[in-house]
Amino acid sequence: MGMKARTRAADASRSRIIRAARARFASVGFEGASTRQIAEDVGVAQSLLLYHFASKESLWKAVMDDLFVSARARLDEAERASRDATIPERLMAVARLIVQLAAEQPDIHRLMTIEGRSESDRLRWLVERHLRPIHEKYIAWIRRGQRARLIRSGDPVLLYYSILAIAGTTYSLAPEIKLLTGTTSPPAPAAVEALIRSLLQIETEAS
Amino acid sequence: MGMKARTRAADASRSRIIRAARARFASVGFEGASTRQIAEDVGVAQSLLLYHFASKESLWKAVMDDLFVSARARLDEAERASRDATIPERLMAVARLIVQLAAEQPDIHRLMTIEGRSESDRLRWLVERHLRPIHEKYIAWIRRGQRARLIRSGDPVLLYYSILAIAGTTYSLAPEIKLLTGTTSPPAPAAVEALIRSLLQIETEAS
DNA sequence: GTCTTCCCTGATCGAATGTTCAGGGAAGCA
DNA sequence: TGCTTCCCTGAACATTCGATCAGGGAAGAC
Repeated sequence: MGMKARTRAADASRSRIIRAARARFASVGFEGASTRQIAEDVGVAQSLLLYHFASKESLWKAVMDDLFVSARARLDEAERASRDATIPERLMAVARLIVQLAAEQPDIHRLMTIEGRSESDRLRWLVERHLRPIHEKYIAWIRRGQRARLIRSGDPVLLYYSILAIAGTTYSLAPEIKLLTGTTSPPAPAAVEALIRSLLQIETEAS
Repeated sequence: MGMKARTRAADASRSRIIRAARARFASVGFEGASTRQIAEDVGVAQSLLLYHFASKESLWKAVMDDLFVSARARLDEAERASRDATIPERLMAVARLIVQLAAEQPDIHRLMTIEGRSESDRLRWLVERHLRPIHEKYIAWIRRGQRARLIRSGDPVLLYYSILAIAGTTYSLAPEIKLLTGTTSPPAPAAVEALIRSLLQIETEAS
């Protein structure tokens, strides 16, 4: 238990730093976030960030790894749970989870849309390490659904990114929508899911 | 002509600075952009930015004003041109223009989604000065279309932001999509428009 | 011609940036 | 008990940040 007590304390620090860093990166971007702000949020010395992570960029990568490890686990689970359903319904199961993730942690979509807009080394890293394995799979699903004429036709990539856009924007722009409408509570995931169903022109099952 | 020659030179500098600033703000955000980078892009001294604009924040506001003045003019034009059409078709005319604007200047959507994610003074300024007049109008249009049962039911705000999300994300995440798929040319605006039509469940007119 | 106006530059300010480094200090092993 | 390991801190580094200020220098007014 002894050694574990030490490493456990270090791990706790690491994850608290990652959580604070995720929030900062998500709101002001990589360049705009400062390691001193993040350290202050956590309540530790700034030099501790560079003790646990070699550099600001390493910290950013750790944030992304942390994010996608849990996201992919839940995606895999959603896939397994819908193993016996039709392709469009499996896709909707995944879409439902994406909406749910976006609602729980709007930071995810914020981080992605911040990085995806300029062709940086960080974006290249992100695409190769995390995005490609996920995205290509579901784009293939859309293609299969289209061949079976169970999903609307059109560029599968466009359809896929539209799902991400609807799911994410709704929650990541919550501050803007709140200022605009005064609404404090964001839309229910079920409402967003229904929109995606319309978008893909997937018939609602009579169950 | 004399005095005009001077002011015209100054105006040219101003707009070149605004254009460069828009690109920087759009790619790395307000905090991440530096006035020195922007000045270097334009090829002028950094102090010139603060001569024309009182501060970095003033420059940002000038960028936003410049963006929305032209956008609103084109929106008004699209409204006038579709004056005699049904509400769903008028909405689609506006949506078509939004897609077109997003395709021509993906910076617009990038700037908006960068600012809309945290409740800052800049966001408050943006909402009151530019967003509210535009958005409230079209959200009211959606509501009218729903009452007439010509547009799918559901939270009008959610529907409106979904339109913006599909229109904008497609083009603002072009770098990411390019890295992922290798595709260099983004989707045609007509394809995006068709998606929005599916989303709103607006019947295609037989013409 | 002189004088004024105004677009623009270079130097400089204090503050903040990411990173490096030496050392403290408690926990675990001998 | 000593000794090592390792989480963590504070001070310092050069660089870059937004902002200020004095002045140059051409164009227009007179």
